[in-house]
Amino acid sequence: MVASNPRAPLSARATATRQRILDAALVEFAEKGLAGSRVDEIAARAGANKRMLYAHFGSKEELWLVVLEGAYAAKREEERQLDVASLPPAEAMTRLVAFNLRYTSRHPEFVALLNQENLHRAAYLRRSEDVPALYSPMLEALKGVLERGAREGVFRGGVDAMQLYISILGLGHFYVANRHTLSTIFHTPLDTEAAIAAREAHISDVVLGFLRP
Amino acid sequence: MVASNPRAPLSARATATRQRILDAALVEFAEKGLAGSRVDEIAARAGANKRMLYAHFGSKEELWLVVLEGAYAAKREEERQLDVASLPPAEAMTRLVAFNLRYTSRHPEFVALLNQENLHRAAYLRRSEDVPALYSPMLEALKGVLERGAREGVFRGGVDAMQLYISILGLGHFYVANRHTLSTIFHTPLDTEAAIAAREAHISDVVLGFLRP
DNA sequence: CCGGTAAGTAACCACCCAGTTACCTGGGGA
DNA sequence: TCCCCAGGTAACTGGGTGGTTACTTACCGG
Repeated sequence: MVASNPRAPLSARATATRQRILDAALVEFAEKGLAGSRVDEIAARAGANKRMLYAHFGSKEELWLVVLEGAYAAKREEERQLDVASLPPAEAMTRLVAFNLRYTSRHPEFVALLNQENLHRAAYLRRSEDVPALYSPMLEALKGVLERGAREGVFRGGVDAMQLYISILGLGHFYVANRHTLSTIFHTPLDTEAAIAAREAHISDVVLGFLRP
Repeated sequence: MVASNPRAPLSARATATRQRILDAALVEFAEKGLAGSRVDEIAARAGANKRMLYAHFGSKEELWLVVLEGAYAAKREEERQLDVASLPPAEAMTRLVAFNLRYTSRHPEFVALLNQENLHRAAYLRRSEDVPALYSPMLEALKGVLERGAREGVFRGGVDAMQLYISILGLGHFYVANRHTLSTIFHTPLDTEAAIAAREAHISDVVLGFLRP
């Protein structure tokens, strides 16, 4: 975590202005992407000014990286709350799947940020100093549930956890990321609660249906 | 289709320069997004010049829309080739699923374009005059296969075709769209042929496993 | 040979925008 | 009191950046 050590350079301190700039940048970046965002606009939204933005972050691109790392950290944090080890495997799996879709649809900014970063071929993320910290606790939880389910005979065995993890992410992420083009094509709103609940039910069906022994 | 009527305005004619500009724009837009792309760069890549670009397309944003429509059309065109009605349901389904992943991974520009357009909340697509043409023939094929499979007793019934269609798209699209961040996090290359084949096998497993009666 | 038109060249305009700088303010600690 | 420093204001710089225009070239059909 960022220390508030008064001897640390401003760029590493946790101050109110810094946080407001981060919040504003998250919104702006998610809406318009890195190239489409304007530094002046971010500063204005934050009720701050460019001078402080540059004092804290040094450049637009550094700010992007910090925002991106923060978005990952926020998701990891919520994932860590997910206590799934004590539930029966099928229920645990449903919870993992549902959590993922719900988090994703509650945080379309995260989706937008990820998409953008992939457009950049993860150039900024690769530069991050704590890439290992990006590794999700949810993948570990998933592995545990898969093993337990197979042992108890309620899931099929031999499932590749990483592939399934990517699938669970993708089933939710794609829906949220592409809701605008999809709903244009299908002439159906996709971000109502009813639509999201239907999607949740479907994704659960797919994953649990697949895992049947 | 675009006519080559010599009385039509330049902006609606199919000329060599126009096509080269479109090709160049596809590459540039996919690499850098709409805001990140430079009109001068597109013209240069096309071996053309800004003057002709503006004569044909009027603005950067109009060019974006034409490129996007073209990308959809190209995918629809290949989907139309997919003859799946004569195959047994399970095989037909495998083919639909595999086609989707393979097309997606052969055309990451399409993925990049879609992601960008969703960042813009489909603002350009909505303005398109032939949105209905975006509707995929693959969805119809999928419906047919689902019904046939259920009738023959090899698939479960009551499957929502649109949800499954979105899932099939998503299982491939997410993998391709996010391959850079995913491979950074997992320290594993994801765009080798072996990795793609593994993904294909997994997606097939998931979909067919889910569809078991 | 002539008129029409696709295509090219290069300069130009009016902003835009990341990043910098000089100077100011207000509060808290020694 | 005085210094330190987070934060603020506003102007400026320099390299873009979308879009336009005047002028030229080359080809093709009548």
